[in-house]
Amino acid sequence: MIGGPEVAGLDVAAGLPGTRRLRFAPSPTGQLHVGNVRTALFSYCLATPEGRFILRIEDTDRERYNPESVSEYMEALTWLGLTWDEGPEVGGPCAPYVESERLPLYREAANRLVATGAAYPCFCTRDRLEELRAAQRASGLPTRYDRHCLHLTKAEREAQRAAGRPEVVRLRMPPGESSWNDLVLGLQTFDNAEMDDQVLMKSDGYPTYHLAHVVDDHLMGITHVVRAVEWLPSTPKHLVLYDALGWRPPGFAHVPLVLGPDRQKLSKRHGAEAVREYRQMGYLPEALVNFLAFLGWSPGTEEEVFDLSELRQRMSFERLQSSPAVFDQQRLDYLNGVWIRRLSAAALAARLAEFLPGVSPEQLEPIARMVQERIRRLDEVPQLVRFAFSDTDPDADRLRGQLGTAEAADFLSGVIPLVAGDVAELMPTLRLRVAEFTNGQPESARARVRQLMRVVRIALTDQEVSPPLDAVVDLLGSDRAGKRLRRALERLQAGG
RNA sequence: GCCCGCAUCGUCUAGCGGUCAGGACACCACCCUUUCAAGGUGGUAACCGGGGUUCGACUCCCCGUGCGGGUACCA
Repeated sequence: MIGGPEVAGLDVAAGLPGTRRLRFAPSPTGQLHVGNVRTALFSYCLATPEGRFILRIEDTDRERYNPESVSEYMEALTWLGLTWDEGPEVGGPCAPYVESERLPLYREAANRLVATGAAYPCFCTRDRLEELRAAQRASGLPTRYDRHCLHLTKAEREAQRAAGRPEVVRLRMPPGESSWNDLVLGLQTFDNAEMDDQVLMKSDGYPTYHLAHVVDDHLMGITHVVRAVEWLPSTPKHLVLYDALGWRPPGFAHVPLVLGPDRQKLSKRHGAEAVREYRQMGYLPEALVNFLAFLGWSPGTEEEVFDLSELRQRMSFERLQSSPAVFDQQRLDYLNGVWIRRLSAAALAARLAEFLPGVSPEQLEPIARMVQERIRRLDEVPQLVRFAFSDTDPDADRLRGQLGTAEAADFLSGVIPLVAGDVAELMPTLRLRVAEFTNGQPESARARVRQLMRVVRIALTDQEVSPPLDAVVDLLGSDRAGKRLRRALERLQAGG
């Protein structure tokens, strides 16, 4: 065990595996959002094949904590292929990887900070803080804590504690500037005077994000922090913490946000946002990964189809984009189609299983073959092959379409014997029959071919749109196909 | 209010002082075609505005504008 809390305490971080160590540290409050996934994906890829990708659960907000969401997150990440080298379930040298199980470490860090004067206890009530902010805002000042409790004497602190007043620990922002070279945005400089004295330990005994992630990133030997730009303004606080604790900060890469079509931060208002929903809509993890990777990254070449291992091979901080990206579902759809067509029929069949419950495995593969070229999402399939699993009985009007009833019946009667034969012969012979019915009408031949074929299609599937007819007959079997054609013929004859 | 970030076709992006500003999605047309797709060919479409710097700016600097983020005992 290296760096584990029981064994090592706060100052050991060396000797951990991996040339680079990056982490994804979600807060388990709901479902895994595609914006977060993009961040996780970048971290995973930027860890490179030689590095380590670590999953850490940031469950320090007990109000919003949702226990189910931890397994939800893990399931989603696994589905996407973003497997973690260290973290919950797999363990690792820095275990535990769940922050609520690491409380003594944060307490120790907080005590150390208070002891050196880098942080101080604060007993201000929420009401007082709110009034303070309202007043500051009213007079056009930045809203910051007024350090009311900074200079409390030891006796005054003890008096507050004796009175049972809730206590937090605040970081004392030192004067000066904080700057760092952001791996995405370049040189960043903030005036510390603009920063609030951030609460580090909450009155419920849990650390805030700020303390917990600095302590954990250090202890876990994180080399590069990849997070969304919304964290940019709090980076100076983190830098101050690293300095006060005598630790070397990691590199920071602030990645731009993922926006909805209206350029607002992507949310449920824009439709789906959870990975699970995309899965249910029939998106392949390969496509989602490929699509998300290009929201803020590009290889600099004209290649655009990448799998996860290629992305991990190719991604670099230098090529990360600094402007926000709009989530364009049409492009996702396109890429999903590309990935569907890249699958083998057997592989596609396996993916289809969850969309076609009750369909036997033997039937899945022919279905996969017939839909592969024509779908962009897996959830289109049930509709496309509905004809094979439910009875059809179109009436005469629907059957004949633009054709005369007698004509349609005549054509159909000649088709019936064809489906009893070899399916491979079906289309050539069908074309010959079509030719007999289009002689002498070269001008309208195209339209007539269309009409004639349509009669067969409707008879067989009762759908205007279906897979190719030979595939349809193949899936139906010649018995069922023949029955449907004969039934259709009866309808036409009765209707005429 | 205060602080900060960002800015190339509708969208994702290439570009890193001199390009006919390239590719992809979407869209349109045509071809292929039994429907729908897939595929092929072609087309429409962009450097937010104003100042500088420079022989020369999409590229560098400043201002404005727009969009976004932060401003919690949430992350």
